[in-house]
Order: sequence, then structure tokens, then C-alpha cells
Amino acid sequence: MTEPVGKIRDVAKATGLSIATISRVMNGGKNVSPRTRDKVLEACKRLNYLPNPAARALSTSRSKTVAAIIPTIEHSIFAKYIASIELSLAQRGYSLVIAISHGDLDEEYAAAQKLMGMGAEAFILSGAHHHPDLLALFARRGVPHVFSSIWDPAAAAPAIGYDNTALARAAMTFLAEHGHQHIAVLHGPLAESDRTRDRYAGAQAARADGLRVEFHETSLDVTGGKSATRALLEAPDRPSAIFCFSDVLALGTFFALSEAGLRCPHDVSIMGFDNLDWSGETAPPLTTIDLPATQMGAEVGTQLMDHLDTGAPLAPMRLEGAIVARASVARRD
Amino acid sequence: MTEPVGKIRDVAKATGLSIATISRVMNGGKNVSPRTRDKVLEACKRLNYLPNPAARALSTSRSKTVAAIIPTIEHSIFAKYIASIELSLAQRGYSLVIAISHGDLDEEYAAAQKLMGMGAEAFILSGAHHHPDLLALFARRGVPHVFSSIWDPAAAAPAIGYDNTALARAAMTFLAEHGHQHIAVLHGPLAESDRTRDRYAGAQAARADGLRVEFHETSLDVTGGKSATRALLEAPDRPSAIFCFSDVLALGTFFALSEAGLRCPHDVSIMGFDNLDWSGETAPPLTTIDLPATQMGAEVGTQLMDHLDTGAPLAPMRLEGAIVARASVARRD
DNA sequence: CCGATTTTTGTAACCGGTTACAATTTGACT
DNA sequence: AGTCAAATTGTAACCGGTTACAAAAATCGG
Repeated sequence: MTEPVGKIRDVAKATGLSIATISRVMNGGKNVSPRTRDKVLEACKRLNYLPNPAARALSTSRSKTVAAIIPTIEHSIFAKYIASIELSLAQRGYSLVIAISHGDLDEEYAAAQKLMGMGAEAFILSGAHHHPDLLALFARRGVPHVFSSIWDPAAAAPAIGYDNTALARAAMTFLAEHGHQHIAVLHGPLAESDRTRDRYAGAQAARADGLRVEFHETSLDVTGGKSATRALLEAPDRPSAIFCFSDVLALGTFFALSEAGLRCPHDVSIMGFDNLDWSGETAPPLTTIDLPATQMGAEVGTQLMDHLDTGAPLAPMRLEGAIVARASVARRD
Repeated sequence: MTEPVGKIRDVAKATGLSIATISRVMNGGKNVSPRTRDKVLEACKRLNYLPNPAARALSTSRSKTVAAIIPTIEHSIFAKYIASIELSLAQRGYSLVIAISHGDLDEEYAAAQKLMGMGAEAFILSGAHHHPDLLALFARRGVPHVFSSIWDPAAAAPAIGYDNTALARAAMTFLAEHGHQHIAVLHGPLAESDRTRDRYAGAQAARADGLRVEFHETSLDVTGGKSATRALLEAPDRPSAIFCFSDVLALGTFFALSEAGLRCPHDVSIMGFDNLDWSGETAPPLTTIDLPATQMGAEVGTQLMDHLDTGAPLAPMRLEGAIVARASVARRD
């Protein structure tokens, strides 16, 4: 039942042409007469021929494979992002290999080595913190790579993403404009260095406006959001708004409020970050920050492919996020 | 700054050994004296040498790459599953390439062709419905593949997964045991043929017990769950329980109830399917069906790798799911 | 109809590994 | 020391394509 796969020599034999001609047809068919092209394509179909990718990669030194290493996939903003990268790559015949780092720099490094040993031509990383050996490895071997999900023109590699600091700052301003003076911020695990940058820094900067801001670190999932909210509600002096650095955390906050018999936004306002697909469906709908995940995936994919195909330089790019005002944040007077 | 990557000949030259010996060291180092092995490994490190994957793949006809084609990634049960596959493959030096089919058979077929042309050695598909040409292609070229997320010993390929029909049936029995006689079932888009199998068939079978069961089709996301629930609440005769074929739909149901001023489980009980990571955190916690996504990923990965490495046959495998009883389903008397 | 161009096709070297087999070295035992 | 088997290392063919260059065929102007 299973036939041996056809090789280029078989097609050459079947058509009476040389393997060079077959190869030309398989690669765009420039400089081949239409008649021969048709004959070759017909034979390919008949013989069930597909070029051997390893052989092609070997002689061209091109694998047409891009690797993405992400901290987690179980968080739909990343899922959306990955799906977008995959789509843009697929449209130009590239493939995507992924690895999951669980937010661990060593795991990320190990994954990158494996993927390089697998033939990935370029790398997509998330965030600004990476194993120094990883960046050294990329540099030594000249492997193109970008940082994404952040905006930092001074990063060690071109960053393509949104300005988390500015967006967090804007959210705080938005809350302040709605009369909130005391705001709790929920965030996932943070490296010490993150406290002077990223969303954290943006939220913290709001203190300059006289806002009272308290930070609560928890695990980056619904459970974390719920338990952190439960804990902060027990304190005597309740904030009037809770700003979650992820909609996932915000969902936990909704559940904790509901469990505590508090109503949103009457008792407490909630603001999220990400604008996941369900964020407009909560009761009440969640005010959040929309991130251009899809656009980011397309941009990252296109830039890397252009770079690989034509040598075009990789350029940092700032993408815009936007506050999506819904009912979960109320005016406080 | 970027040095040319080292090739095996360079390492041979540097150590005064032959390329065959270098190759042996790079592949487990059997039949190599410890002294030479160390010398070679040292030289590899110094010369920044990594075997060229394309060359290796070409001469061994092994890419150590497995492909998974899934309908969506933005649904955390799949994310969990994918993460588990990736982990099990990575542990044995395999890589995972993924493609997203959006539930479309043609897209799935196109993706499979691309991934085959990329060197994937084996395929992981989801569900039982696939493009006939795809299965024919696999058969002709002898590409190993499994179906997953389903249990069907009669499927065209070994199925590794849980018995959706039995689980849905069990859920209906569970609801009946809690006194529910009138149950609404929410499900995502369904092919006509799915109505005689899968979860649908399991829920439908409960009619044999005298239950009143109504089916509502909607989109497989929170929005879909919410709108379908909103619609069914408008009907005069309200069901006492809503059984959602996905926790994601159930979340929408929660929001719709809340919006309508109804309380769960006092007014309506809710049952989900999947046991996502947040399912125990809703208010009230969601009664659902736990699926062994992680175990499934590990099993699928292991079986395929064993098959590729040793020729061990692929065997269908039934994995067990389990009802997780929480507070969202109440006794109805 | 001929020579000069342009287009199409063929030849063969090369990409960078793996591995069967041959050659060499090592070491144990008389 | 001499033999022989076992362990280690080397030689060279091969994996299946791509592509520079040469050769052949087609096209064209005069």
C-alpha cells in the first residue's frame, strides 16, 4: 500500500528531463518553457513527488522555519499572538516551531538551543529579559531575532510591541479621571528589575499624581486573581478600584467580589489588561486595555521573513494599545 | 562579530581525528574512547559547533519533528494539551510544529501538506473527521498519525483519547440523579454526522431515561455561551439545568444568568465540560468533567516517538475523564 | 540562410552530515 | 614476544536536492 516516495531522479527519468530542470520547475519555474513545466508538474502529481525538505535545506542553507519561544500558551493573548504569527508565516511558505519556557530563562535557553539544532533560522522572544548566553549565542552565530510584547527602543534586539509602561500609566490616569484615589494593582510574578519598568513602573508613576497605589503579587491565573482579591478585601481600608495586569486576573477578581457579596462597579471598579475575547461579556463588561496581538504577530512574522529573504534590516516598532471603556469601572465621586 | 558556524570538518581538523569519529561522538559516543570523546567535546565547545540539522536529517531520513494540527489554540484545553505534547517530545529531543485548522478540513489538509513538505515525520490530528485526501496521502506515504481527543476503536487511525459520548451520558445521568428532568444542552458548531456520535449522542441518549433535553447550537466561545443562554432564558419553560459542552460556554452562561438576575445554582444549575484551570474558581465553582489533556499529550507523544524509534505499533487508547462535582449543580426536588 | 543573442536544458560539484566496511590499535592470554 | 579477538578509528559512498557553468536549441535581424 505505501509506495516509496518519489525522488527528483524519478521525476527526471519519467519525463526524460534532467534533475536540474525538475528542480527549476519546483522553485518557481523561471527559465523553463511552459511545455516542460506542465509535463514536469503532471509527472510530480502522478509520482506523488514532494521535494525532500532536508535535502533542500542542506543545499540552500534555508529551512524556512522560524521559532517562537513564549512563556506560556495557556493564556489566550499569547494564543492569539501565536495564531497570528503562524498565519503570516504560512502565507509565505514558512513554518513555525514553538517552545514554552514557563517564564524561566534557563528553560528558554535550552529550548533555543534545541530549536537551533533543529534548523530554526530566526527567533521570536517575548519580553526583555533573556539568558545572557542566549543573546551571546545569537550574536556569535548571527541568528536574527526580535523581542516582542514590549516596546523598548534601547533593548538588545529590535523590539516589536506595545509600550506596557505607557499603557499602565494611561490606565491609572483613566481611573483617576473617574475619581479613584486608592487603587490596588494585581500583577503576576515579577523579577526585581521589572519593578522599574514595564507595567509596574507605569502604575507606580501614578503616585506622582497623588494616587494611593498598593501592589499585590500573585500567580498569573484566575486562581491567583481570586485569592489576591480575597486577601485585599480583608484589609480595613478597601481600594475603590482594582487594576489587574491581565484580564485573567480580573476574572478572578470578579469571582472574589461576587463571593464576598460585593458588586462591581458599585462597590469596587475593576480594570483589566489584554482585552481577551470574552472581556466584553463579563457581568458587568470589563474595562480593559486592548493589545494589538494580531497586528504584532503579523508584523513580527513579516519583518523576520523580509529580513531572511532580502536582508532588510529588522526595525523596532511601537504598536498602539487602547483603553476599552466598559461598565466595570464606574465614576466615583 | 558573527563567526562562521563550525562544521564537522573543522572539528576533525582541530582534533586531528576523522569526521566519522566526530560524528560518533555527536551521536551518543558509543564505540569511542573516553579520551577522544572529551577531546572532541572540548573542540566542539571551542569551535561553537552544532551539527547541521538539515545534513543530519538528509542522511538519516529522520527529522525528529512531529506535527500537530489542532482546530484552535485559543481554548485552553488545547493549550494544555499542546503544552503536554511539547514537553514529552522535548524530553526525547523531538520538536513540535503546529498548525491551526480553524476546524476546517481543507485548511487542515493544506497545513498537513505544508508540514510534510517541512519534514514532519508523524502527525497528530484532533477528532475523527478529516479530509479523505489527507488520509489517503498519509496512507500512500506511510506517514504515522493518530487521532486524539476522541475515543473510537473503529476510527481510520489509532485514536488516543477519552470517550466523549460516555462522558456526556454520565453527565446527564449525574444531572438526573440530582433531580433535573429538563436540561438544556449548549454546544458549538456541529457537522451533521456529529449528531449521531460524540458528546451530542451521549446527551441525546439520556432521553431514554425520560429526560427532556433541548439542544442549542452556538459559537464555541464565551460570547456564544452567553447569547445562547440569554435566548433560552426567554422561552417560557425554563430548564432547571444547562449542560455546556465546554467550560468556555459555561462561563458565558454564568454571565448571562447574572445579567438576567438569576442565581446559580438556586435558579439554574450549570454543568461544564473540560475542567479548565479556572473552573473551580467561578462563583459558584463549576461542576464539570475533567479531561486528561496532559496525560493525552504525554501518551500521544510517547507512542509516536516509540513508533518512529523502534517501530512499535500505534495502539488506540482510551483515557478516563471524570465528573468533578462542585457547587454549580444543585439538587432539585 | 547565417551568425549573434537569447532561452532552455544538461552536467557535475557541492551542501554537511551518517554509516558500512576496512584498517588500525589495544590488550589479554599463552 | 606472539596470537587473536575486541575496541577504536579512518575511508569513502551516500542521502536528495540546488545551482554555476557549459552546451544545445530557439529566436531574430539583416
